[in-house]
Parts: sequence; structure tokens; C-alpha cells
Amino acid sequence: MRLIEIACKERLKSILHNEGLRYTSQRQEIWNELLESKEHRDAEEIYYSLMNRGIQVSRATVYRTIDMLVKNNMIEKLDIGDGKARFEYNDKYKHHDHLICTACGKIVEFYSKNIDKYQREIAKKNKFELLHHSHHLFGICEDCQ
Amino acid sequence: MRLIEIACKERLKSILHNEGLRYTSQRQEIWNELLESKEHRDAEEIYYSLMNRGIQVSRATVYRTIDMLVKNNMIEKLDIGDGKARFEYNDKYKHHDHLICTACGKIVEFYSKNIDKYQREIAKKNKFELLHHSHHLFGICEDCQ
DNA sequence: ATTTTAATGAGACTAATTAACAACAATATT
DNA sequence: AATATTGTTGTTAATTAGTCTCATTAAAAT
Repeated sequence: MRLIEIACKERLKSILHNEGLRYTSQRQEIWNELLESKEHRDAEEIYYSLMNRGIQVSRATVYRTIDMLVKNNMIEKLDIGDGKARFEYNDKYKHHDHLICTACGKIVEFYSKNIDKYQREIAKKNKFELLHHSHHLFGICEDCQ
Repeated sequence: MRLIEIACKERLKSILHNEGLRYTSQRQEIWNELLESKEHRDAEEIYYSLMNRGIQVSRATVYRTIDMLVKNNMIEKLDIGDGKARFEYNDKYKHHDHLICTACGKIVEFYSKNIDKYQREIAKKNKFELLHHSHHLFGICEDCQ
């Protein structure tokens, strides 16, 4: 096991403990899966990826665990509007939003400090306690133009 | 019929004509429904709202018409991540994004010229031809805090 | 008015997700 | 360490949102 995995195992354990939830092998495997590829994964993909690695976890557990991870800010939900939710590891120090090509589905990540600033202003002005956001730009990528 | 409705009837007719599509009472009724309340409506709501007003249109037609209206930029799709699509009249002169309370579901509209500017810059930098965007801020509103 | 062809309605169907519940396993209690 | 407790899991069934098919109907072109 690599160092990063050990660290993340402890992180998962401590969060489960704090929430009064139990540490299980299924939760660990799903969390590993999401950690390994920080890309935009949907529930079915995660389910099959585990299967292919010989790790048998039920679909329901995948959904339940993803839910729990989202609630605890371990992963972020990403909804590009195609009817299924995608998820990715929430690296607080590498926050980003998404540019999506409506022709080929390509996803490019972006981050803007300025947009972040204005978002916080807007939330403040409207007396909202900002929790998270979702910001997608849809267009045609260079290759598809 | 109010003046605005007449104007919009002509607008619908002309768009259908340009696209080589037919003008039907169902399309008119669905368009009226979306015009009347510029709020955030989902397909099912529109379907039932028409039913309640004694206007019988099938679900499939509601979906098909909404689709057509989105494609022709008459309405905008709004996806707040709860698994169903919402739609609203696309008033080009009153573009806005959304602040959503995760506790009560309240939706507050906002607009920022600055964010708009940075969005265009990001698209340009990545050589995307920007078509549209979706920008939601999720948080807890004043009442729910 | 008749013909052509697109649009509609009804309901079957699909995909994604959730719920119910019995069996099981991780912790707490003794 | 043994047992009780209670959360978690897998299975299956249900739900929800949206799509598809196809016979019927209605615009619009002739």
C-alpha cells in the first residue's frame, strides 16, 4: 500500500468515526476507487471498475457510499446535464470548474480566482451561507468546430 | 388575449415557420404556459398545470415541445442537480444565474457582468466557442440558517 | 377538397437511483 | 471473551424522469 493510500485510509476512518458511522471494506474500496482517478466518474463506472478488479460491492452500496462521501465533502458531485451524476475527489487545494464540449462530451477543467471572489460577494449580498457551487460552460471545442 | 400573448404567438409561429415545423395548438399552449410564469418549471409541472386548466396535452408532447423550444433558444434549461430538468423563458435582456438553498430549495436569481466577462475569457483561452453556461451557488438562505 | 407528411397520444420501455428488508458484521456491553 | 446491539450490506422491487413506437390525427401544400 502506498503512503497516500494509508493517509487516506486514516482520513476515511476518522471521518466515519466522527460521524458515528462504521468503517467497512466496501467503503474503503469505493473511496480508494475515487481517489485513484480524480476524473469524472459515474456510479456505474465505479461499480464496474470495482467488479473488474475482483471487488464485489453492490450497486446500492456504491450509491450509498458516494452519497455519504459527498455529504462529508470528501468528493464533489458534478452534473453535466446528461441525466447521470459524476463524482470526483474533492481536492480543496485544486478546486476547479468545467468546460464541456456539447459535440464530443470532452471535459476541460478551469479555475478562476476572480469568479470565486464574485461568487462569494453574491452569496454575501443575498445573505446566503455559501456551501458549494457548480459552474459549467458549454460550448464547442476546437476539434469539433 | 393580452398583447404580450399575441406578440409571443407571432414569435412562436415565425420560429416554427423558419424551422419548417408546424404550428399546433399544443405547442402554443406549452409556450404560453412557460411564458406566463417565468419561473423554474419542470416537465411534469407543466403537464399538470395544463391538465388543471383543462388543456389535454400528452407528456410526450410536453417533452418534445420543451426540447424544440430549448433548441430554438426560446427557453433555457436549468439543472439544479436534483435529477430533473427545469425550464424558464429565455429573456435575453434579463439573463441570470441561480442561488439555491439546500435546506428549503428556494431559488434566488443573480447576475454578474464581471463573471460573464471572465467566463468569456476562459472559453476563449481554451478555444471553445461558448454556447451557454450553467452557474449555481448552493448554500443556506437567511431564513434557514 | 384532397393529399401529403409532420405531430400527437397512449402506453410500453429504459436508465438511474432509491426503498424495503432480511442477513450479516462491526462495536459496545456485560 | 461472549453476547447484545445496531449499523451496513446485498437482493429485489419500486420509483422517477425521460424516451420511443406506432397507429391516429391534423397542418399545410396542391
